[in-house]
Order: sequence, then C-alpha cells, then structure tokens
Amino acid sequence: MQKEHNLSRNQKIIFDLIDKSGEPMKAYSILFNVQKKGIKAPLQVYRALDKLVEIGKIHKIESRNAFIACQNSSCQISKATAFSICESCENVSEISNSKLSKYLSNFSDDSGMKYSKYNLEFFGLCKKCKSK
Amino acid sequence: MQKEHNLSRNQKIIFDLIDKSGEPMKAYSILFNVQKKGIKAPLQVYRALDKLVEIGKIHKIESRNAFIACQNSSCQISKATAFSICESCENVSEISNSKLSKYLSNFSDDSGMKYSKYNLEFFGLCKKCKSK
DNA sequence: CTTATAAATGTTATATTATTACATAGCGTT
DNA sequence: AACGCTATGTAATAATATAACATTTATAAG
Repeated sequence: MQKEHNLSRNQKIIFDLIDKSGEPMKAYSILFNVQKKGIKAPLQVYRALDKLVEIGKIHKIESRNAFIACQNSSCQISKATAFSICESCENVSEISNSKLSKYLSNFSDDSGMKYSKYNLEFFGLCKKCKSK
Repeated sequence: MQKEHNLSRNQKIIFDLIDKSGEPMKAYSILFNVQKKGIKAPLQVYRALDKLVEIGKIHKIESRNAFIACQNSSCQISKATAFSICESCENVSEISNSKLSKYLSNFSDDSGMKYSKYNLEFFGLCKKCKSK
C-alpha cells in the first residue's frame, strides 16, 4: 500500500482541477482557473505542481510543458512513466503496460549507470486522427 | 544512406558549437556563444535549432530544455531517441542499444494509436557520482 | 540567364514558462 | 511554549520560446 498523502489546500485545489480536466494542463492555464479560489501567483501554482509531481499524483508531460493527473489507480509507477501523445489532436494518455514498464525498469547497459527513473513519450496519430 | 544536408551558415555555426561542446546546451547559452559570429537574436538560434532537430543532427533533451549533438554516427534514429541523464552531475549521453530501440520502435498496444516516434529519458546516477 | 519558389536571415517586440528572495502562517512534536 | 518543518503570500525577475514583418539567399524550372 501507498502512503496516503494529505494534500494541503492549494495542492488539493490544483489537483482537483487537473484531475477533472482529464487532459494535460499548462501552469498558467491552471493559474487562470484557480484565481477565483484565491491562488493568485504563478509560484503558488508551481509549488503545488512540484509537490504533486513528487508524490506521484500528477506527471509532467515534458514535451508539452503540461501536467496530467496520474491515471494509474494507485500512482505506483510515478518513477516509471510512459505516455502516448497524438501529434494531431494533442490527446495524451498514460500507458499502463506491465511488459513495457518491466522491460524499462530492468533496463541496464554497460555505461555503469544505475537507472532509478524514466520517462517515455510516444508520438503518433490516435485512432480518430488517423482516419481523417 | 542518408541524405546529406547542407547546413546554412547559422545552422553550421550553431551545430558546430553544440557538437564541440559534447554536452547539452541551452538556447540562450548558445546565443551568448555565437553573438561574436553575428547571431544576435534568440529567434535566429531557435530557427537553427528547429531545423537541426528536424534533420536529426541534434536532439532536444526535453526534461532539461537543452540540445545535444546526435551521437549516432549517421543520425538514423532521430525519431527514436533515448538518453541517460545523471541527476547529480547532469551528464547526458545518448543510448544506442539496438534491442531497446527495436523493442520501442515495434511497441504497440490496444489503444489504436500508430506510434511513429518516441523519446525516452532515463535518470539515475552515473558511475562517478554513484561512488561519491 | 532569368524568373519563380522555397528556405533562410535579420530585427523588434512580446508571449510563455519558471524561479529567486523574503516575510508570514499553520501544524505536529516534545 | 518552543522547535522544526511544511505550506502560504507577494513582488520582482529570470529563462525559455514565438509572432509578425521585411529582406536576402539558394535552388530549380523554363
């Protein structure tokens, strides 16, 4: 079992927003959306985002500078993330494929590096966009 | 064989700089370094970077907003990139592992997406930093 | 060679993303 | 209460990236 994290006020507001949106959100778009709730400054958003990423409730889509709620029920794999990104409609979803995550988590080469984390982003066309 | 790309003046200046540095360089650090050669504006740098990424001469390290010269002799795999990143010394190197690239290039799942590109970033401690 | 076209360049301004620095408040432990 | 830690508030600014527009250079077709 995972440790249950008690989110602080700002963290909760921001997590709920991202989670409900169901898609990647950018920091300043988040800021805009939570200003009515009293979160006024970028730093307040970035601090909450940092924490939420740290505890695995959200992930950053690096190629898009955006944040998406973790879609793996228990957020067990926040150090091993994989996403599929449609280059046409920009739809993003988290890939939960145990073979893939096993393969990558166990990956090692002769560089002498000890890998403790990875992030993988696949790009392509989603079903809908392919058929257009 | 690959098409030989004739780099333009700015592209050449910027590629040479990145290539010689041997490590990831940030856009504004590049800008600073090429100002004496007449490249004065960020956009000039970003345009060259865009082109160099497009033709596979350099890659963007997304998690670092930095650019590194392709280390695979012929840049054949610019649509299939993998890097190892030391979280202590920030050393980055491109992973050339045919099993890995085959595995990922052939990856598919039941999402219906057609994957045409991927970028993978591994994080950990390099040999040197591990032993400190 | 010249005309057309695409690619690259130059320049200014501005948009977007993210952090520094410093002060204050809340919360759990002893 | 006193301490340590986490979170918050606020202002300023740094770092990363793009828009818009004018001009020049390279490439290819006639």
